[in-house]
Amino acid sequence: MAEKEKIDKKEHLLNVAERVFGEMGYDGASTRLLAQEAGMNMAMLNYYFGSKDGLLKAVVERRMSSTRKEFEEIAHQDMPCWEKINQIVQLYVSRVATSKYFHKIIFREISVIRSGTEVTDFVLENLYQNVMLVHRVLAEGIRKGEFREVDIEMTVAGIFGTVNYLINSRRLASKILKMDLMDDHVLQEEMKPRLLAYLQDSLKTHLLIHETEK
Amino acid sequence: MAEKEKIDKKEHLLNVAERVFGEMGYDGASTRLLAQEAGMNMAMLNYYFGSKDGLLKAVVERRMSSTRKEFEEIAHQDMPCWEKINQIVQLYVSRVATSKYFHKIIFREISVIRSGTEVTDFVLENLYQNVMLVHRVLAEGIRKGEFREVDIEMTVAGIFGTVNYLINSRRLASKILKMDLMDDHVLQEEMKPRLLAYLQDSLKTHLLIHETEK
DNA sequence: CAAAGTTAATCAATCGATTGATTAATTAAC
DNA sequence: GTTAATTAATCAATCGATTGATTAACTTTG
Repeated sequence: MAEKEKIDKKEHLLNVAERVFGEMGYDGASTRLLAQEAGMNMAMLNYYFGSKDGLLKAVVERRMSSTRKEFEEIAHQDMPCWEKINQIVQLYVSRVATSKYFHKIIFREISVIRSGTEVTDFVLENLYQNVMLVHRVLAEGIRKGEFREVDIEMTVAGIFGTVNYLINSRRLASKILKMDLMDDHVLQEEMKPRLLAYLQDSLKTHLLIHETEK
Repeated sequence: MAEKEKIDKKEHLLNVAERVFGEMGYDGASTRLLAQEAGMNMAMLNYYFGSKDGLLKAVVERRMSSTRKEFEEIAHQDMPCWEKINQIVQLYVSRVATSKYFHKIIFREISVIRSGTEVTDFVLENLYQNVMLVHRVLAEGIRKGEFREVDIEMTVAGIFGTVNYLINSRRLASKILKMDLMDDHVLQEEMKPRLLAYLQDSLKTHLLIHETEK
């Protein structure tokens, strides 16, 4: 029973921290607020994770590793490259939509210089592996004559950048789409399919060789 | 003479603050560090701008207004929509490449919740106007039959998101492009033309109606 | 022109508040 | 009864901001 509760409480803190870090940023989220939002004494934070940075590290690590494996599974299957890209994009959009705060955190982690932490390196290395995976699929598609000879790095940036922009600037997106707020339901039921459709359409027209060019 | 020196010093602090805010984030940049980097007493910060938030506000405002006008000039000219989009993208990439820190700041401002400031609203309103400008050009192009019937909002997100991603995650980009560092020279001479070429190619294939569809 | 008066610019020192982290004491669990 | 979990209290350090004093530069006055 104690074991169960301990895990639940740690897990709960991780969930709360993911949201608060995502909303306020690392420096903006104080340990007191984190503990308060989680409904526990702030000493528990250090008891569980050693430090504030350790908490962020735990928040980041528990998600990154699992996602990596899913990406690799798709990339190593035997199917047309277009199908691979399609599935990767689908998985990525799905992951981002269901854990928006997490993706805010990791994007901020690679765009802001925080001094004296190892979290950034971990994030950077993992993102790099993910990006290179897409990179290789694109290169393979071009080599096989399935894709046009596009700028691979820019195409990758186009995919990740578009998704990232929509998720990380929800307030701007809400304004544009004339919604007073964008809750999780709208994100899942409206934004996600539209984003997916756009990416597929955009990539299809950009990557695939048109009839006129044949 | 005194007037000249005063302006230069304020301007100098604005420049330094833009870099430091961009590198470390608002909460990550302390007033002491800001003053130290600018080589002046930290009381000067409050003397000039009232508060730390006032400094950020000044940093943001001096750039946003001017860019807005340039965007509008292009949009209101009499030319094909494709040419408008082309010029807007060109201007935007150029602006971002020459003031990378500033764009880090405003993107963070709309993605992080900072309590009790008015800077966010200012940024949000200005970005909204810029986005709607592109929005209207795209809508016009579709109405005139110049463009395919794409998802306008997503297309806009694709443009701004791609540029934003490349600039705000330079460390990841460096890793992908196998550069140990990405200095301003590389950014200007390599990244910028590649990004521009990609966006034009991507938008062309996505927006313009292909021969096969006619 | 020179002395007195006035303003803006700059500084070191310090304010109260908050930060992340730690302690020692207490409670709960098995 | 021993270990693990939890708490309130407290730590030094740093935060943004303000103070009163000092300097420099310009204006006014005689």
